[in-house]
Amino acid sequence: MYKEWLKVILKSPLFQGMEEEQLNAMLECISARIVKYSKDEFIALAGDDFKEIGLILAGEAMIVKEDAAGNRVIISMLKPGDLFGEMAAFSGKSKWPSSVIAQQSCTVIFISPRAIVGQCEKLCVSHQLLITNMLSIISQKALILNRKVEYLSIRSIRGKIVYYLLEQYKHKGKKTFTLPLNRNELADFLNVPRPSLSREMCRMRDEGLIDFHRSAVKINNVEKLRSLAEL
Amino acid sequence: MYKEWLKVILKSPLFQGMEEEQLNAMLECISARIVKYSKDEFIALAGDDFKEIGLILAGEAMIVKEDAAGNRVIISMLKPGDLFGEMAAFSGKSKWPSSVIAQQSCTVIFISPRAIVGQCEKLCVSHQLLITNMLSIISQKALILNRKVEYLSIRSIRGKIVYYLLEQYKHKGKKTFTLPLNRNELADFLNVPRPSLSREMCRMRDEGLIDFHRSAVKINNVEKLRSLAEL
DNA sequence: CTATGGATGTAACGTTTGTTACCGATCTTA
DNA sequence: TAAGATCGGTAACAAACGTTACATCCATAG
Repeated sequence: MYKEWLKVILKSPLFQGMEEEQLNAMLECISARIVKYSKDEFIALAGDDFKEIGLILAGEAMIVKEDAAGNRVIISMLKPGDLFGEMAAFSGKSKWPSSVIAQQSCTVIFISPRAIVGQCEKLCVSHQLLITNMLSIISQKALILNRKVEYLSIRSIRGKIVYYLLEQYKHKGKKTFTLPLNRNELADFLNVPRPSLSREMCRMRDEGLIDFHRSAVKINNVEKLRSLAEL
Repeated sequence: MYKEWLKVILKSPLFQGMEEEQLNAMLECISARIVKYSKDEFIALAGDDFKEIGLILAGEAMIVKEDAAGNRVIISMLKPGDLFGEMAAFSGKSKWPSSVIAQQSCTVIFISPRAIVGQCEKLCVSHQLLITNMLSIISQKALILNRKVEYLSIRSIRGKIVYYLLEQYKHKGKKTFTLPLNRNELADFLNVPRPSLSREMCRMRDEGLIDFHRSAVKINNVEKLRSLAEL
């Protein structure tokens, strides 16, 4: 039953590093459910009882949130190997916080959180791996969110740009470097309109703080930039 | 060595639910380090090698980040029972992402991440508890950050207010309720200046969307509010 | 009851930002 | 190389916002 999916499952971040045979044994041991969904079907419905973590085996799905205002907002897209529900699983939530909807016909395997933290005499090594993987996945999500919060908390556009450029400078170690994002992506990341971003960057260029051409940037005065970031 | 601290440790979210004796055995087994610091001493220095998770036993400390701009920003305060370094521990970071500084003389116990995920034949039950606690702590942090990102991503003040009020409405189930935050706190939470928040709330009152007096709020028209949140 | 201090509302002003529309530069593909 | 697509810069205007300073409300102690 699980055989045909083992390869996909092993590529997912949660099961990465496991032996094929152990995985198979484990799935049988916890009798993981494999379910097929057709396009537009609800894989999980926000508010329903939460029981198992899901892993996409085939097809595409999207995590959709009904926000406080009643709008349907796409949180993210899921591809084969992607997990969903892992945060709800361990934070003590008993209901799905968001809905998951199949975009195409979709195959999903459901795994009980207890299968990850639970006891299973024969599989101690695998368990340890699973637990480490799970902790790593959630920690990384938290760190990404943390970085996002840092950027979103800066109120001025200039402040965001300065912060971003200094981060890049710190990372690359040179005053001249290439931005990994184009203007549109950078504007999205900083959560500002692209023309406003362009305008502010040009002002900074006019003031002699930086030079740039497209994605190539040069910081003229690191100290001055730093003093701006204090605002 | 650990005896005098067991009570404190057991109250921390990580060790909550453990038996005193098991905890003691475990601490001895992993030979957890207890270290004392005097005021203003660095407990951890950003950039240094990361090895162990810390838990404050006595005193107060602060997590401080040297941001990209070189400023020292207080991320949060730590009291007895509080953990630090738990996100770095499992996300694969090998360096401290922030510094931790003692605010008063401080006692700290350091615990290796391997003590939590690692094997220890005699302590399987405790391990399972520790792991569940750890997953729960990190998941909850991630969820809190997630909520923060949702709010920070809303660009207009009105949008934030609407979102917040609808969330409260959904939570309380009544159109009339009391806000759990005062204006200052709400303004901080929404990351806007307090007068701007007040102004916008008053405009909404003038437009008949809501009524309020201090922390007592009444939503006059849920549908209209929802339609505003779509912007 | 009245004085005090903290919390909240209000007003005015200048600045920053969002919006839209358009232009030119650069890249891509036939 | 020409056509079209994509990307980035620019401008002008209105709207939203930050800032400051002050008035008003309310709780509480004296």
